[in-house]
Amino acid sequence: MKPKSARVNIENTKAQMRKGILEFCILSLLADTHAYASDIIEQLKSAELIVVEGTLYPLLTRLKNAGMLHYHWEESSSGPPRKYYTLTQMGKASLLELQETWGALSQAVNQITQRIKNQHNE
Amino acid sequence: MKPKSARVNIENTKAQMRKGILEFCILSLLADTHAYASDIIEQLKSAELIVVEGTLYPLLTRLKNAGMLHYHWEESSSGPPRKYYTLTQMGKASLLELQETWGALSQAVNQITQRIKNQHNE
DNA sequence: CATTCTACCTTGTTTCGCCAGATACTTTTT
DNA sequence: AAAAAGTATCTGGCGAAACAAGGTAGAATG
Repeated sequence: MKPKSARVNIENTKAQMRKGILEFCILSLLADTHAYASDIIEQLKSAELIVVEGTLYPLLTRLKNAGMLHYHWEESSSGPPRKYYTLTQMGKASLLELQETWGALSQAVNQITQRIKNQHNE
Repeated sequence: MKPKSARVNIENTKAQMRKGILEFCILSLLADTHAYASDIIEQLKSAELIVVEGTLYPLLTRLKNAGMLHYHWEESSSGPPRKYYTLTQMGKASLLELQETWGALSQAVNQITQRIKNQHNE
C-alpha cells in the first residue's frame, strides 16, 4: 500500500539526465591524458558534475570490457597502486560519435526550449 | 553462455542520454499551449527527437500523477476524442527548475569537452 | 601492532525508454 | 448494415544506468 506514483522530483530527474552522458564525459576527460578513478571524480566535481565511486567503477569496467579503455597499474608514493586508464583506438572513435550525438541532442533540446520564447513573441 | 559484456553501442547510448531530458522537453512544449500525444510526438520529431508512443504515454501519465500536468478530453472532427494536456502550477514551477538543471548540465559537459582543446594548447 | 587512509570492487534497488503487443472508438469502404 | 481501415489510448516485460551501502586489501601512520 505504498505511494507508487508521484516519483517525479528534481533530484531524481537530475540523476536521470546524466544517464549516458557520464560515459561521454569520461571518454572526453581521457582523450589525451591518463587518470585513475579519484582523478576522474575530482575533475568531474570541479565541473559541478558529482559522481560517486559506486557509479564510476562499474562504468570504467564496462568501458574497458567494451574495448574503449585499457589500463595499467602504477605505483603511488602515498598509498596503494592505482589503475590508470587511457583511451583505445576504438575509444577514440566512439568519442567522436558521442560528440556528434551530444551535439544533436543539445541542439534539439535548445530548439524545443526556445520555441517557447518564439511563441511568446507572436 | 551469452556475451554479457561489450554492450556499449551508440544506439543504446542515445537512448540513455535522453533519460530525464524527455520530461524536460515535454514540459517545455506544454509551457504555453495544450497538446495531445500525437501533437507532442510530431513536434519532437520536427526537432529531430524521435519518440515512440510506448515511451510517451507512460511519461504523460507519470507527470499527471505527479501533479505536473492535467488533461481534458476534447472531441475530434476526424476520429476518437483526444486527451489534451496542459501544465499545472506545479508543472510550471518544475519547468523553471529543470531549465536551470539542463543549463547546468550542458554547461558542465561543455566545460569538460572544451578542456581537451585547452590541454592541447598548453 | 592497531588504526586510519587509500583505492578498488560488488550487490541490490529504482527509474526510464523502448518493444511489442492490446483495447476502444470513429470513419470509410464494401 | 457489416467489414475494413484509421486514430488514439494504454499495458507488460525487458535491458541499461545511477546510486546507496556495503565489503576487501594493502599502505601509511601512530
